[in-house]
Amino acid sequence: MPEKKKVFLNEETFLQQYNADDYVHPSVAADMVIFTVMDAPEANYRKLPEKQLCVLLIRRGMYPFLGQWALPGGFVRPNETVGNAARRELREETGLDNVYMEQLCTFSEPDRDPRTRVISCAHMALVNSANLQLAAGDDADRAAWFRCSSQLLSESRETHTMGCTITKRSLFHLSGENVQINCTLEHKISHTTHSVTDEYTIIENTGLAFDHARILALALERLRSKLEYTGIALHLMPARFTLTQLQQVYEVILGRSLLAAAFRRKIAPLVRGTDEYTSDAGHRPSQLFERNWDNIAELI
Amino acid sequence: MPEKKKVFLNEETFLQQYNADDYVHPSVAADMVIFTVMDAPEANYRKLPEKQLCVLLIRRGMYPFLGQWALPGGFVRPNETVGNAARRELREETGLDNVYMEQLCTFSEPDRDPRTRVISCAHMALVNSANLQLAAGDDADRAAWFRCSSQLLSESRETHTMGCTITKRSLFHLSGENVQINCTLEHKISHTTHSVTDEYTIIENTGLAFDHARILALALERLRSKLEYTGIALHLMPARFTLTQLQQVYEVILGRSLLAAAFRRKIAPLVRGTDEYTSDAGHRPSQLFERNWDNIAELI
DNA sequence: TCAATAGTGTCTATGAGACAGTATGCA
DNA sequence: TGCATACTGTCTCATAGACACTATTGA
Repeated sequence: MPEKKKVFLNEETFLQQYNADDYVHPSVAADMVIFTVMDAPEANYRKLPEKQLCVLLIRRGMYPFLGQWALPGGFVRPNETVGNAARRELREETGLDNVYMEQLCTFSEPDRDPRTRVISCAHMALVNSANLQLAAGDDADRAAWFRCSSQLLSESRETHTMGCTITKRSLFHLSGENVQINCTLEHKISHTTHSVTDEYTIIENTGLAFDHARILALALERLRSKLEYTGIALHLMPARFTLTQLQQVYEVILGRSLLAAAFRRKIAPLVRGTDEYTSDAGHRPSQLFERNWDNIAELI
Repeated sequence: MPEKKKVFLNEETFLQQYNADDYVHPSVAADMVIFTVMDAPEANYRKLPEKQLCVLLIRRGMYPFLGQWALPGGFVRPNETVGNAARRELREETGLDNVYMEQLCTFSEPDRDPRTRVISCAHMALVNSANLQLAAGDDADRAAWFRCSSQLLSESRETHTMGCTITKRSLFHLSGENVQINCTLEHKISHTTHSVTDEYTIIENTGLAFDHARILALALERLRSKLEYTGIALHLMPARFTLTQLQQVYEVILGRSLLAAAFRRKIAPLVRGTDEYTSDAGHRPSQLFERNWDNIAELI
């Protein structure tokens, strides 16, 4: 097999003379979708507190998108991976380390940031609300948990010659202390004989900076689909919990109610009963369970 | 909510004065794992040709890793997304456009490229071998299809206090015209009460450049898992195919044989029968099917 | 006592795995 | 004729959905 260009240098010399600036370099950032599930305050002493899925947002103190809300994120430093950068952001905002985190997707539309070209690698983290306290850092007064819900607005399907296009429109509602944010996204999946496209478009957006509505939509979709076939939800639970609490977490994320009997059967291998029970609840006490990591690890 | 730093400029002025070079910029590349399934030449006129899963590799003509084999890839240009860059590479190497492609993962270990810092966003593409012909471009004489197979060498599980670690070791074998490449990878999933790690380590590598063995391992894993719950395999098929051919594609990717009856039931909604049949086969003719995109799109 | 939740038993529908059995073209 | 593949019928088993039913606390 012939070489096209003759190589004159040895490897050491080549690497010394290599000039990275021959190429254009975008900025690279890591963004974090940090989810937790919190209890809503409940009036009736007998009723269980309602669960709410929450996402951490930071109010922007600079242009662009000044005053709008954004996902926590920042630029990747020379000696860290994008994952390290994401974990650093998480630690800075929540004081938490060692939580479940996974890479979602890399967003690279050339104009996604009006300042300059920024390629962002989005991550999702799940934290347990029990030991949650926003860090007293620089950004602390700008960070807030937003209650997060979504709703399918419409779904249409169009069959054309040798292909099919499915369009789904969803409304994402984020509710903070004094702020309400609504984003409508359109998700279009188009199949033809020789190509597949899968694109999200932001139709309406009342206050989420950059393309963060899209990132959030993707994170929520990933979280939902992983609920079904992994034990990912257990990362949102405290060390000990009741099966009803766990079921509530599933329900609030999936946006639909589940049947207790089937739910218990399904998650049985992922938990281990303890000899502790709840009390003072105004109704029958409930057994407390803990995670059974042995079987959760199986399902990553 | 108070602003920490007072903002002196308006947005327009801010954007004009913004200097992207305040931050360190890594290079960003897109790498492609291009899979296809080809027929092995078969001696016996009666037997069906065996299917082989193949991946496209490029022989490196430059340092580093001179002479070794690498995934097709290249740097992302100023006005394209990482997906655009990946598609451009695909077109340059195979002449193909409009094929199934998805983003896999972004690799960003600071030392993954000895030249300089390169963050790479890995993609996977599936092409149908029917209209395959390597492009006569610059790199054409260095591009080759490698038969790809993998084998689980060992799997161990260690339960420790409040956690569990699963370690899997797999051997990847790549077989080209005159080259054999073996890579042994270790995949370690570790769960503890407050963290999950999921890391691949290259244990042995006889000829794949950079961390491309890891990327390939991830791509193969993704392809396998998507076979189970999507119609992704249909992108590897020509316009018309028999159900046995489709089953062979599943079998060669999953690395195990399937029962025909169950397989046909499972994929029935994804295909549509035609009135064409194979002939001259030395055995009973087989009905030809085509894709039913309506139901495939459902399962993205 | 009763509101509210905790927890179980079981019927049914569905889908995958297993395997036997029938169908068919061509050297 | 028989090899090799094509294709179907049906039994079994595992699992999810549905729902009825019993159990238990504390104001």
